[in-house]
Amino acid sequence: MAVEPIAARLGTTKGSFYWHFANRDALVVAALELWERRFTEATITALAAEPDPAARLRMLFTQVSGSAGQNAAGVNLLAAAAHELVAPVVRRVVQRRIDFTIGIFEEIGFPLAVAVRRAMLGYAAYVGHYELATRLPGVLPLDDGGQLADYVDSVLELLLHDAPTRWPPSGGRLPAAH
Amino acid sequence: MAVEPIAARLGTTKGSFYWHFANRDALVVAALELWERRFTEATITALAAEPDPAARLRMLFTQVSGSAGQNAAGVNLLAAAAHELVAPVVRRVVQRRIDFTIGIFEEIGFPLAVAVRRAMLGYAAYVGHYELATRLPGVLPLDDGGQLADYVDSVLELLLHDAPTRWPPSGGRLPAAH
DNA sequence: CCACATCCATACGCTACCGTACGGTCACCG
DNA sequence: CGGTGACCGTACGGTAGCGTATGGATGTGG
Repeated sequence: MAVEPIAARLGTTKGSFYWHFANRDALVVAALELWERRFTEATITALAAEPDPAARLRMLFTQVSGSAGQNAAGVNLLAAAAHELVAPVVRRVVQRRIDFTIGIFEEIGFPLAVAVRRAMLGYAAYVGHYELATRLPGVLPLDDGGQLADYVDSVLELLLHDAPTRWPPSGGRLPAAH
Repeated sequence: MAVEPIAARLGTTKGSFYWHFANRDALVVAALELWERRFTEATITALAAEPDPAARLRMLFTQVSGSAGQNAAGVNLLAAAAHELVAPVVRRVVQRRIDFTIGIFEEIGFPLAVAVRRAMLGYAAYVGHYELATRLPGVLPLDDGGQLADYVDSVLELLLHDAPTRWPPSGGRLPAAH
């Protein structure tokens, strides 16, 4: 995000840019704020509607795996996490996503320690998949059609392996109230 | 990797640098070559000694999860995969690692399609974990002691779930020759 | 001792970028 | 119609970095 190239690309000049923004940092802050609202809160609030946690997890994965490789913003922001303006935002976003995912696994009925591990695996797999699909298109063995769907299915199956029955017929545990 | 800061850090000057390297690209190429030899071939050849594929997988994960967050090179190189000098190297390395991992799962006895999916999950999880541990130290819920080991164990358990018995007592399939 | 190779330091030009100064245009309002 | 504010363009200074030119220093073989 450099000022002069952006201005040139918009067919205008720096003089105009510095009328609208105090400096380059102000633009960065604005873009960061937009991104945080648009890509994290939007996704999470859209998913919060789904009552069944397993279905929510599936929605999350489907939604997210489909757009991997399209949107480089998340990956680039994570790569820029050392920047002092970027750091708090990505930290907040990632923290929130991990907590959200842990919550899903807890709600499914896994004990906390297990839920944490499954969520870590799921989120790390997401980040890695996203990263690889964006940076190195073609290396992941997902040539075409249904392979991605099969992959998502298999990941979900593993992540939900040995899930406790949600409303157990006899003497199981109830999902956490939280 | 900028020439002048490096020279300053070494207590010398640009003039000296340009005696040893034709230009900045030559340094980048040299560093890339060193990295490729040191961190990929070394790890893989060290692991190739282990005959049991499941043990090999465990070694790989233990070795790799321990050093996550220490060495930022891999993560930074992946982030720079758009650079024309970096691209072929990381592409080669990642391709090789994925193929290596697929080979392990095949050797364990999974059918190819399953092996590919498990390897993708494993490698994506590795990349994501590495990325998160490096860029955002502290967000992953791995406070201290044995949690990392427990996590690695749980990941391995899931990735090896329903693994065919390797030398089946009756009528199973043998591991692939390859 | 001298010629030569090796290695290093200073000084310079060049580009990309940030930020500022300042003047110009244009619409709207009294 | 004159003034005022919103918006934009040009010109400039400053910094970081790449690469080059050029002149030392220092050692080594003849």
